Amino acid sequence: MPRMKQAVTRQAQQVLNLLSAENCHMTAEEIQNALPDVGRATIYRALFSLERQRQIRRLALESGVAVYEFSRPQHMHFICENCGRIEDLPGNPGAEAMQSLEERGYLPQRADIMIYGICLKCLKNNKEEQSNV
Amino acid sequence: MPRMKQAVTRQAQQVLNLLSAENCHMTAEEIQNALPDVGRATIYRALFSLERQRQIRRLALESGVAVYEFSRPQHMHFICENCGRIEDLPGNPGAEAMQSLEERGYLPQRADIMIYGICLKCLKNNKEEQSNV
DNA sequence: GTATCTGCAAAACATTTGCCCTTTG
DNA sequence: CAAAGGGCAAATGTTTTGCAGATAC
Repeated sequence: MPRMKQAVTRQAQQVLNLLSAENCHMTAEEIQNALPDVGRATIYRALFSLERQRQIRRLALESGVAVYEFSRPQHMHFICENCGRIEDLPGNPGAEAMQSLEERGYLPQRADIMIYGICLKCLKNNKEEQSNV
Repeated sequence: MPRMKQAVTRQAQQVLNLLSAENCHMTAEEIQNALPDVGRATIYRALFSLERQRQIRRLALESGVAVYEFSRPQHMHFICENCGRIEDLPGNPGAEAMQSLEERGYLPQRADIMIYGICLKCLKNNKEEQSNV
Protein backbone atom coordinates (compact mmCIF):
# COMPACT_ATOMS: atom_id res chain seq x y z
CA MET A 1 0.00 0.00 0.00
CA PRO A 2 1.44 3.42 -0.88
CA ARG A 3 2.35 5.33 2.20
CA MET A 4 0.53 8.55 3.09
CA LYS A 5 2.52 11.76 3.40
CA GLN A 6 2.53 12.78 7.05
CA ALA A 7 1.07 16.17 7.92
CA VAL A 8 3.24 16.52 11.01
CA THR A 9 6.10 14.10 11.57
CA ARG A 10 7.25 13.09 15.02
CA GLN A 11 10.19 15.48 14.87
CA ALA A 12 8.01 18.33 13.63
CA GLN A 13 5.65 17.67 16.52
CA GLN A 14 8.56 17.98 18.96
CA VAL A 15 9.43 21.35 17.43
CA LEU A 16 5.81 22.42 17.67
CA ASN A 17 5.62 21.39 21.32
CA LEU A 18 8.62 23.53 22.11
CA LEU A 19 7.31 26.58 20.29
CA SER A 20 3.80 26.36 21.67
CA ALA A 21 4.90 27.78 25.02
CA GLU A 22 3.61 31.28 25.71
CA ASN A 23 5.82 34.10 24.44
CA CYS A 24 8.35 31.65 23.02
CA HIS A 25 10.66 32.79 20.24
CA MET A 26 13.51 30.47 19.31
CA THR A 27 16.22 30.36 16.70
CA ALA A 28 16.85 27.16 14.75
CA GLU A 29 20.00 26.68 16.81
CA GLU A 30 18.13 26.96 20.11
CA ILE A 31 15.57 24.47 18.88
CA GLN A 32 18.29 22.05 17.92
CA ASN A 33 19.98 22.38 21.30
CA ALA A 34 16.67 21.53 22.94
CA LEU A 35 16.26 18.46 20.72
CA PRO A 36 19.72 16.88 20.69
CA ASP A 37 18.62 13.69 18.93
CA VAL A 38 17.26 15.51 15.90
CA GLY A 39 19.59 16.46 13.05
CA ARG A 40 20.01 20.01 11.90
CA ALA A 41 18.56 19.35 8.45
CA THR A 42 15.50 17.75 10.00
CA ILE A 43 14.98 20.78 12.23
CA TYR A 44 15.03 23.09 9.22
CA ARG A 45 12.79 20.78 7.20
CA ALA A 46 10.30 20.61 10.07
CA LEU A 47 10.37 24.39 10.46
CA PHE A 48 9.81 24.88 6.75
CA SER A 49 6.93 22.43 6.67
CA LEU A 50 5.27 23.88 9.77
CA GLU A 51 5.62 27.36 8.37
CA ARG A 52 4.04 26.29 5.08
CA GLN A 53 1.13 24.87 7.09
CA ARG A 54 0.89 28.20 8.94
CA GLN A 55 1.34 26.47 12.27
CA ILE A 56 4.37 28.61 13.02
CA ARG A 57 5.72 31.98 11.88
CA ARG A 58 9.26 32.83 10.90
CA LEU A 59 10.52 36.26 11.87
CA ALA A 60 13.58 37.73 10.18
CA LEU A 61 15.43 39.88 12.69
CA GLU A 62 17.69 42.78 11.82
CA SER A 63 20.65 40.80 13.09
CA GLY A 64 20.17 38.39 10.22
CA VAL A 65 19.04 35.37 12.20
CA ALA A 66 15.51 34.05 12.07
CA VAL A 67 13.37 33.22 15.06
CA TYR A 68 10.28 31.06 15.01
CA GLU A 69 7.07 31.41 16.99
CA PHE A 70 3.80 29.56 17.28
CA SER A 71 1.08 31.06 15.08
CA ARG A 72 -1.16 33.30 17.12
CA PRO A 73 -3.63 36.05 16.28
CA GLN A 74 -1.77 38.91 14.74
CA HIS A 75 0.36 40.93 17.11
CA MET A 76 3.45 43.13 17.17
CA HIS A 77 6.96 42.37 18.34
CA PHE A 78 9.29 44.31 20.56
CA ILE A 79 12.95 43.33 20.17
CA CYS A 80 15.41 44.48 22.82
CA GLU A 81 18.67 45.53 21.22
CA ASN A 82 20.48 44.94 24.49
CA CYS A 83 19.42 41.46 25.60
CA GLY A 84 17.92 40.25 22.32
CA ARG A 85 14.71 39.14 23.98
CA ILE A 86 11.51 39.35 21.96
CA GLU A 87 8.19 40.30 23.50
CA ASP A 88 4.79 39.92 21.94
CA LEU A 89 2.71 43.08 22.06
CA PRO A 90 -1.04 43.22 21.63
CA GLY A 91 -2.43 45.17 18.73
CA ASN A 92 -2.24 45.12 14.97
CA PRO A 93 -1.68 48.59 13.58
CA GLY A 94 -0.98 47.17 10.12
CA ALA A 95 -4.58 46.10 9.56
CA GLU A 96 -5.67 49.51 8.37
CA ALA A 97 -2.80 49.74 5.91
CA MET A 98 -3.62 46.27 4.60
CA GLN A 99 -7.20 47.23 4.02
CA SER A 100 -6.21 50.36 2.16
CA LEU A 101 -3.89 48.30 -0.05
CA GLU A 102 -6.69 45.89 -0.76
CA GLU A 103 -8.91 48.76 -1.83
CA ARG A 104 -6.17 49.81 -4.24
CA GLY A 105 -6.19 46.34 -5.83
CA TYR A 106 -3.26 44.74 -4.04
CA LEU A 107 -3.38 41.37 -2.32
CA PRO A 108 -1.77 41.97 1.09
CA GLN A 109 -1.31 38.75 3.01
CA ARG A 110 0.30 39.57 6.31
CA ALA A 111 1.99 42.36 8.20
CA ASP A 112 5.08 42.26 10.35
CA ILE A 113 5.45 44.98 12.90
CA MET A 114 8.74 45.05 14.74
CA ILE A 115 9.70 47.69 17.25
CA TYR A 116 13.37 47.83 18.19
CA GLY A 117 14.61 49.46 21.38
CA ILE A 118 15.62 48.76 24.97
CA CYS A 119 13.34 46.78 27.24
CA LEU A 120 12.20 47.62 30.75
CA LYS A 121 14.47 45.07 32.39
CA CYS A 122 17.62 46.24 30.62
CA LEU A 123 16.90 49.89 31.36
CA LYS A 124 16.45 49.05 35.02
CA ASN A 125 19.67 47.03 35.16
CA ASN A 126 21.53 49.87 33.51
CA LYS A 127 20.28 52.35 36.06
CA GLU A 128 21.39 50.10 38.92
CA GLU A 129 24.84 49.66 37.43
CA GLN A 130 25.25 53.39 37.14
CA SER A 131 24.26 54.04 40.74
CA ASN A 132 26.82 51.43 41.87
CA VAL A 133 29.73 53.44 40.39
CA MET B 1 50.04 65.93 10.04
CA PRO B 2 47.67 63.21 11.30
CA ARG B 3 45.04 62.44 8.77
CA MET B 4 41.36 63.17 9.52
CA LYS B 5 38.90 60.31 9.50
CA GLN B 6 36.56 60.77 6.57
CA ALA B 7 32.85 61.02 7.28
CA VAL B 8 31.87 59.66 3.88
CA THR B 9 34.52 58.11 1.68
CA ARG B 10 34.43 58.22 -2.09
CA GLN B 11 33.10 54.66 -2.28
CA ALA B 12 30.48 55.32 0.38
CA GLN B 13 29.38 58.36 -1.58
CA GLN B 14 28.94 56.19 -4.68
CA VAL B 15 26.73 53.84 -2.65
CA LEU B 16 24.77 56.79 -1.32
CA ASN B 17 24.26 58.20 -4.82
CA LEU B 18 22.82 54.89 -5.95
CA LEU B 19 20.46 54.56 -3.02
CA SER B 20 19.26 58.16 -3.08
CA ALA B 21 17.02 57.44 -6.08
CA GLU B 22 13.33 57.53 -5.28
CA ASN B 23 11.87 54.21 -4.11
CA CYS B 24 15.22 52.47 -4.42
CA HIS B 25 15.84 49.32 -2.40
CA MET B 26 18.97 47.36 -3.20
CA THR B 27 20.75 44.33 -1.82
CA ALA B 28 24.49 44.45 -1.18
CA GLU B 29 24.96 42.25 -4.24
CA GLU B 30 22.98 44.60 -6.48
CA ILE B 31 24.99 47.52 -5.19
CA GLN B 32 28.22 45.73 -5.93
CA ASN B 33 27.07 44.85 -9.44
CA ALA B 34 26.36 48.53 -10.00
CA LEU B 35 29.83 49.48 -8.74
CA PRO B 36 32.11 46.90 -10.35
CA ASP B 37 35.33 48.62 -9.30
CA VAL B 38 34.50 48.49 -5.58
CA GLY B 39 35.34 45.39 -3.58
CA ARG B 40 32.73 43.46 -1.67
CA ALA B 41 34.23 44.18 1.72
CA THR B 42 34.28 47.88 0.94
CA ILE B 43 30.62 47.81 -0.04
CA TYR B 44 29.72 46.22 3.28
CA ARG B 45 31.96 48.59 5.24
CA ALA B 46 30.40 51.57 3.46
CA LEU B 47 26.89 50.26 4.12
CA PHE B 48 27.71 49.71 7.78
CA SER B 49 29.20 53.16 8.16
CA LEU B 50 26.31 54.88 6.36
CA GLU B 51 23.82 52.98 8.46
CA ARG B 52 25.61 54.02 11.65
CA GLN B 53 25.39 57.63 10.47
CA ARG B 54 21.68 57.09 9.83
CA GLN B 55 22.07 58.09 6.20
CA ILE B 56 20.65 54.75 5.09
CA ARG B 57 18.42 52.06 6.58
CA ARG B 58 18.94 48.31 6.48
CA LEU B 59 15.83 46.18 6.11
CA ALA B 60 15.90 42.48 6.98
CA LEU B 61 13.56 40.66 4.62
CA GLU B 62 11.85 37.36 5.38
CA SER B 63 13.93 35.70 2.71
CA GLY B 64 17.01 36.32 4.82
CA VAL B 65 18.72 38.89 2.63
CA ALA B 66 19.03 42.53 3.60
CA VAL B 67 18.10 45.47 1.44
CA TYR B 68 19.22 49.03 1.95
CA GLU B 69 17.36 52.26 1.38
CA PHE B 70 18.06 55.96 1.72
CA SER B 71 16.87 57.36 5.06
CA ARG B 72 13.52 59.05 4.67
CA PRO B 73 10.78 60.06 7.07
CA GLN B 74 9.29 56.97 8.58
CA HIS B 75 7.14 54.90 6.26
CA MET B 76 5.96 51.33 5.72
CA HIS B 77 7.07 48.77 3.19
CA PHE B 78 5.14 46.50 0.90
CA ILE B 79 7.07 43.47 -0.33
CA CYS B 80 5.70 41.51 -3.27
CA GLU B 81 6.18 37.81 -2.72
CA ASN B 82 5.98 37.18 -6.44
CA CYS B 83 8.40 39.67 -8.00
CA GLY B 84 10.29 40.64 -4.84
CA ARG B 85 9.88 44.35 -5.48
CA ILE B 86 9.59 46.64 -2.47
CA GLU B 87 7.34 49.67 -2.41
CA ASP B 88 7.38 52.47 0.10
CA LEU B 89 3.99 53.23 1.61
CA PRO B 90 3.07 56.45 3.37
CA GLY B 91 2.07 56.28 6.99
CA ASN B 92 3.56 55.19 10.26
CA PRO B 93 1.12 53.10 12.26
CA GLY B 94 3.84 52.04 14.67
CA ALA B 95 4.11 55.49 16.24
CA GLU B 96 1.19 54.92 18.55
CA ALA B 97 2.58 51.60 19.76
CA MET B 98 5.95 53.22 20.37
CA GLN B 99 4.39 55.94 22.44
CA SER B 100 2.49 53.44 24.54
CA LEU B 101 5.72 51.49 25.14
CA GLU B 102 7.42 54.70 26.19
CA GLU B 103 4.66 55.35 28.69
CA ARG B 104 5.28 51.88 30.11
CA GLY B 105 8.93 52.73 30.67
CA TYR B 106 10.49 51.15 27.59
CA LEU B 107 12.89 52.92 25.25
CA PRO B 108 11.54 52.19 21.78
CA GLN B 109 13.88 53.43 19.05
CA ARG B 110 12.36 52.55 15.71
CA ALA B 111 9.60 50.57 14.12
CA ASP B 112 9.66 48.42 11.01
CA ILE B 113 6.36 47.76 9.33
CA MET B 114 6.45 45.27 6.49
CA ILE B 115 3.41 44.09 4.60
CA TYR B 116 3.89 40.98 2.48
CA GLY B 117 1.59 40.07 -0.38
CA ILE B 118 1.15 40.33 -4.14
CA CYS B 119 1.50 43.66 -5.89
CA LEU B 120 -0.84 45.24 -8.42
CA LYS B 121 1.44 44.53 -11.37
CA CYS B 122 1.85 40.83 -10.59
CA LEU B 123 -1.87 40.35 -10.02
CA LYS B 124 -2.57 41.98 -13.38
CA ASN B 125 0.00 39.82 -15.18
CA ASN B 126 -1.46 36.71 -13.59
CA LYS B 127 -4.93 37.59 -14.79
CA GLU B 128 -3.68 38.11 -18.34
CA GLU B 129 -1.85 34.78 -18.33
CA GLN B 130 -5.00 33.00 -17.25
CA SER B 131 -7.11 34.57 -19.97
CA ASN B 132 -4.53 33.47 -22.54
CA VAL B 133 -5.05 29.78 -21.72
C1' DG C 1 7.59 -3.19 -0.66
C1' DT C 2 8.06 1.36 -1.53
C1' DA C 3 7.55 6.14 -0.89
C1' DT C 4 8.70 9.16 2.75
C1' DC C 5 11.60 10.68 6.32
C1' DT C 6 16.03 11.05 8.68
C1' DG C 7 20.74 12.20 9.71
C1' DC C 8 25.18 13.19 8.24
C1' DA C 9 28.34 15.78 5.80
C1' DA C 10 29.15 18.76 2.15
C1' DA C 11 27.57 22.76 -0.38
C1' DA C 12 25.63 27.19 -0.82
C1' DC C 13 24.84 31.67 0.59
C1' DA C 14 25.39 36.30 2.61
C1' DT C 15 28.36 38.69 5.49
C1' DT C 16 32.69 39.65 8.22
C1' DT C 17 37.55 39.58 9.12
C1' DG C 18 42.76 39.50 8.54
C1' DC C 19 46.22 40.99 5.96
C1' DC C 20 48.81 43.85 3.21
C1' DC C 21 48.90 47.29 -0.24
C1' DT C 22 47.18 52.05 -1.72
C1' DT C 23 45.73 56.52 -0.86
C1' DT C 24 45.61 60.85 1.37
C1' DG C 25 46.73 64.92 4.06
C1' DC D 1 55.47 59.21 6.34
C1' DA D 2 51.80 57.88 9.32
C1' DA D 3 47.04 56.87 9.70
C1' DA D 4 42.90 55.64 7.23
C1' DG D 5 40.78 53.29 3.56
C1' DG D 6 40.53 49.55 0.05
C1' DG D 7 40.78 45.02 -2.15
C1' DC D 8 41.44 40.27 -2.01
C1' DA D 9 40.75 35.90 -0.22
C1' DA D 10 39.85 33.23 3.64
C1' DA D 11 36.82 32.61 7.62
C1' DT D 12 32.32 32.72 9.70
C1' DG D 13 27.57 31.58 10.59
C1' DT D 14 23.28 30.17 8.98
C1' DT D 15 20.54 27.59 5.98
C1' DT D 16 20.00 24.12 2.14
C1' DT D 17 20.97 19.94 -0.47
C1' DG D 18 22.60 15.15 -1.94
C1' DC D 19 22.61 10.85 -0.60
C1' DA D 20 22.44 6.35 1.69
C1' DG D 21 20.11 4.09 5.20
C1' DA D 22 16.02 3.82 8.50
C1' DT D 23 11.08 4.10 9.07
C1' DA D 24 6.28 3.70 8.57
C1' DC D 25 2.04 2.20 6.34
